[in-house]
Amino acid sequence: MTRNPIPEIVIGRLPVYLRALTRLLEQGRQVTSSQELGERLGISAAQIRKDLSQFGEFGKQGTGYDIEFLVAKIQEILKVDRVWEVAVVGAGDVGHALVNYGGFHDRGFKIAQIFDNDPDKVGTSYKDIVVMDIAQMQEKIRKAGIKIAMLAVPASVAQEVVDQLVEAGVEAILNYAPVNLVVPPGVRVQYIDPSVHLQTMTYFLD
Amino acid sequence: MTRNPIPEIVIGRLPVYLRALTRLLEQGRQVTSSQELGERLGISAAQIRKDLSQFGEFGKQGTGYDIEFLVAKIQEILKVDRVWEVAVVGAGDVGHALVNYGGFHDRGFKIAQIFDNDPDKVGTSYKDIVVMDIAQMQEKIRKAGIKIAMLAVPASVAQEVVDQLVEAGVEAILNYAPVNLVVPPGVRVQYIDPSVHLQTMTYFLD
DNA sequence: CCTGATTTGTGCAACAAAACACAATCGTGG
DNA sequence: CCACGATTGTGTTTTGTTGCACAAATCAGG
Ligand SMILES: NC(=O)c1ccc[n+]([C@@H]2O[C@H](COP(=O)([O-])OP(=O)(O)OC[C@H]3O[C@@H](n4cnc5c(N)ncnc54)[C@H](O)[C@@H]3O)[C@@H](O)[C@H]2O)c1
Ligand SMILES: NC(=O)c1ccc[n+]([C@@H]2O[C@H](COP(=O)([O-])OP(=O)(O)OC[C@H]3O[C@@H](n4cnc5c(N)ncnc54)[C@H](O)[C@@H]3O)[C@@H](O)[C@H]2O)c1
Repeated sequence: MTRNPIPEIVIGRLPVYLRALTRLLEQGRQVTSSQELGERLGISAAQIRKDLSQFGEFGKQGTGYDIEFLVAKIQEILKVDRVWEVAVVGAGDVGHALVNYGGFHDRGFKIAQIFDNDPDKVGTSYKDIVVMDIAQMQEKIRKAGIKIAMLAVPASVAQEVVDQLVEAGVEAILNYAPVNLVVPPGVRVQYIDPSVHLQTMTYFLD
Repeated sequence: MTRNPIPEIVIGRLPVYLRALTRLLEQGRQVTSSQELGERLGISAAQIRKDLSQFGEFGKQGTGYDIEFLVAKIQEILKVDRVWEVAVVGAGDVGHALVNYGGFHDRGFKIAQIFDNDPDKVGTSYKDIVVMDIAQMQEKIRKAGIKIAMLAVPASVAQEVVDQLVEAGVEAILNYAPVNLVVPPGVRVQYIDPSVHLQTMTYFLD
């Protein structure tokens, strides 16, 4: 069975499954079913089964899924069965919160570098990582072979920083700045903008 | 033409259109077309037109859309033609970044209250907002009639805090904790989890 | 006032995703 | 070792979303 092009919407649900499964593991559970998982996530059991079946047969009829095994499989599919080094650009409030955040380690990521253009910030340490000058960014990222960046600079400079990141070989960008970015094909961008999320919900309020 | 149930996926794109249009306005532009907007956002022009047509006729054939007018219309549709008071729970790194963030004001939101359970934090000021004790949360939220909350507490206590928020009348929650929340019908939750976003992208890396 | 270049709004066709429903399989307990 | 309840994986149906293509409208220039 060769890998068909899997719909991106399916890929997007896998990390959510993974997060829920990890939580079940923490609660000491060993086995779960598509039904139980679906109830917790507000997703139909059939959908979960179909999503997983795109990648193989991971369950046992009559029993369900061995959680530890399924976690390992999804990690493998998502390529987070390794640790990716990540660069953070912008050592402001958001950059600080990200570097300080302990939740990346067991989910496949390690913040390896952080950059800023403010001379007052360059050289200071955030956790155990020293803030480096943006002028060195391309060289450092290229040298370390970093493919993933989180962008936490003001919106006004986001596009220019992105252009540099792409040139340095970055292929995945998580953008906190409230602007749409233009990137060449082959580079992926995801957006985190709390205002966008909130505005999606206000529509449904009275 | 009475309001039909508009697909949620359409609602979710409106804030993105709004953000791009606002940016065009800042750049001094007065008029745009579905084609231009689509190119900037990586969305087909037809889709943008169809999305907007769900709510009325906002454009002029041969000309395009008056940006200021369209912005006002979308703000109205999303109900962000007013300012919503928002409560933040958890005065840690994320809570701090949110309170400090200047980007909510012109997008329909104002952080009005912040709560924590750490006695060292209660009473201190973040920007011009005093951190209040979680014990007072329900009363304060109810009294202010707040309907929207941002949740920035550890995952382990997120569900219990959410239960309290819901009981206090909150109907929209933006959750930063990496857990799926269970809420009664009528309450909306959106999730921000950088690991989930990153894991969606690693699938496509080599 | 006519012509041509644009661009909207939308009916319809094509495509995609989700739900349904059930045979196949598994484990358990008698 | 058989029968039953549980649960998967999947072919089929249903539902939802996107793209296409064009009439209708608008504007500018001659
Ligand atoms: N704070 C939040 O909760 C929040 C929420 C949503 C979005 N955002 C967005 O995230 C981004 C960062 O927000 P923040 O609150 O951390 O802002 P901040 O001002 O605290 O930090 C921005 C940092 O970027 C640095 N910087 C500026 N120009 C740079 C450049 N050219 N190269 C490298 N570094 C540069 C600044 O020196 C500063 O340290 C902004 O785009 C903001 O709109 C923030
Ligand atoms: N920092 C990040 O970049 C980041 C990224 C993604 C997700 N998160 C998540 O966001 C949440 C907050 O992260 P953080 O970095 O700000 O953590 P943090 O530890 O800095 O802050 C958490 C705050 O919540 C408070 N708190 C704990 N229990 C509480 C309770 N029962 N009621 C009220 N307040 C309580 C703590 O006193 C603390 O001030 C966590 O769930 C974290 O996993 C953080």
